[in-house]
Amino acid sequence: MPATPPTSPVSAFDRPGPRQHGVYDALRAAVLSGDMRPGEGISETRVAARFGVSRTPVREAFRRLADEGLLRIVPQVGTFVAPIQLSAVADSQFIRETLECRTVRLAAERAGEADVAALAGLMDRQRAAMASARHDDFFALDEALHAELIRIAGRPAVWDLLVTVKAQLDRVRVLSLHSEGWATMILTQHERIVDRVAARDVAGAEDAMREHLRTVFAAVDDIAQANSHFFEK
Amino acid sequence: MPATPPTSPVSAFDRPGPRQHGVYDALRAAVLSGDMRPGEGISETRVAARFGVSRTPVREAFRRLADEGLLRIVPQVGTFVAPIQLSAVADSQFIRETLECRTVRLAAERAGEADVAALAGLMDRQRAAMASARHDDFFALDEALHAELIRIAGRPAVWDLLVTVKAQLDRVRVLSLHSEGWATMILTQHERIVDRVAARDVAGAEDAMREHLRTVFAAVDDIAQANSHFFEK
DNA sequence: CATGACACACTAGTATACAAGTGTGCAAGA
DNA sequence: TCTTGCACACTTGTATACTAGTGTGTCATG
Repeated sequence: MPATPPTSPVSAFDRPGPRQHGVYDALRAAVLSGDMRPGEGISETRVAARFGVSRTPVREAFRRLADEGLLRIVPQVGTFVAPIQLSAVADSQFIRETLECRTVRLAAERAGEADVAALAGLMDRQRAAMASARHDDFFALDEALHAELIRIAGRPAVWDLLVTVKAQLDRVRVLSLHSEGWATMILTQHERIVDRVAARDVAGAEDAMREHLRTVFAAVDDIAQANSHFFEK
Repeated sequence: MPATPPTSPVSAFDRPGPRQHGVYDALRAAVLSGDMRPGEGISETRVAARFGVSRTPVREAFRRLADEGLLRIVPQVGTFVAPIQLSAVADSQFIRETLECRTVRLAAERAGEADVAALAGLMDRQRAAMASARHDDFFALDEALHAELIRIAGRPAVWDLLVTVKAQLDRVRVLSLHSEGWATMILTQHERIVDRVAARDVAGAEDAMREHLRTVFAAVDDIAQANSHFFEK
């Protein structure tokens, strides 16, 4: 169980403001967004100079990112943005699907009035974000919905784990072209999930969640074909 | 997805042997075995002197262990062996049960003749270990059986993840008194799991696994009562 | 022109030095 | 005796210096 999720709410209260966190967050975002491409080499020295800090905090950020499978450190040679391994993406999908399908069942069992209202609020905001084409907001609200469902299930630690596990999936997602129809489909699937949870339909909620997650995953092979130079194996 | 499995098989002397790995392995074993007790303070300087290395590799080991929830680093104050949090133990149990119940279903679906033979071999060795009261061997074979089932399911990465997630559970287990009857019960449950997998009984295998995992977990509250000073919350 | 040897720049791993902050214990005063 | 305040030792965080090893580009040679 990772004690420090990549985005830790508690870390803001940490005594000073550890410089390493800023470096870690920036590099992680750069890798996940594709700003830094798979295979690209980075060096502790250059990153340190760029952030105006010494090698030490950069090094700690590198190690954490390597542990998450986002960087590959080759001793005495260099550090590189890890290629996207299809096997790792499939493993991420498997773990996410397994955990979220179970937690959404629990959410359907446990959801109270306030929980259903919170879900409805998130859906309203999603519709608004899509209507005004704020894709970043829509993405953030997508994450928030999944996190909220897991919170309702009473297992917030599962989301903390998934944030790390999902990283490999997220790397693929940013490569996909977000067509208008795609966002509409995601929204519809979210609506169905929330609808089944609100109806306390345990089996229906699980089915809706599985279909949703698999739809997203189904595009992986196509994306890998179109971006084969970023992938390995 | 952790790229580096927490317990490297024989990382003692491979190549110029990164010193941090040795420190990490030793400290992790000390925390999980209870040699270092929850709440106990350790310092980078002392550990560095003890291992004959500088603070740098020790510091990296500390950070990884803190990420796993085994150490708690308080800036400018000190580093302490993390107390055992019942909530974290319950989360570990939940995640393990969710993932292993699904993988054992897959194992029952996919197991071939060679796989069944491998499982039978592990069971023979477990019976032998119990007969001669080699508890350490029995423990290692317990781990090996679960890992093998996940391998048969075709998801070895899931085991890599569970090795980390399980840590909080393992800390509790070493506190329990291993009575003779207990080992027998574990063995019987293992036999039932393997039997159901060999029979390709998907639902039966899942039931057997769930019962097995919950039996182990059922003792947690009693253990927490008897060792309340090691626990938090 | 092709090829091979070698110097060099660059990498991460490790050691050490310095900075900022915390808790404790002792001493001084009431 | 009790309280208060301060000095000090010790902690982790950060910066810098040094080590060992690798890849590459260049220059000399056939």
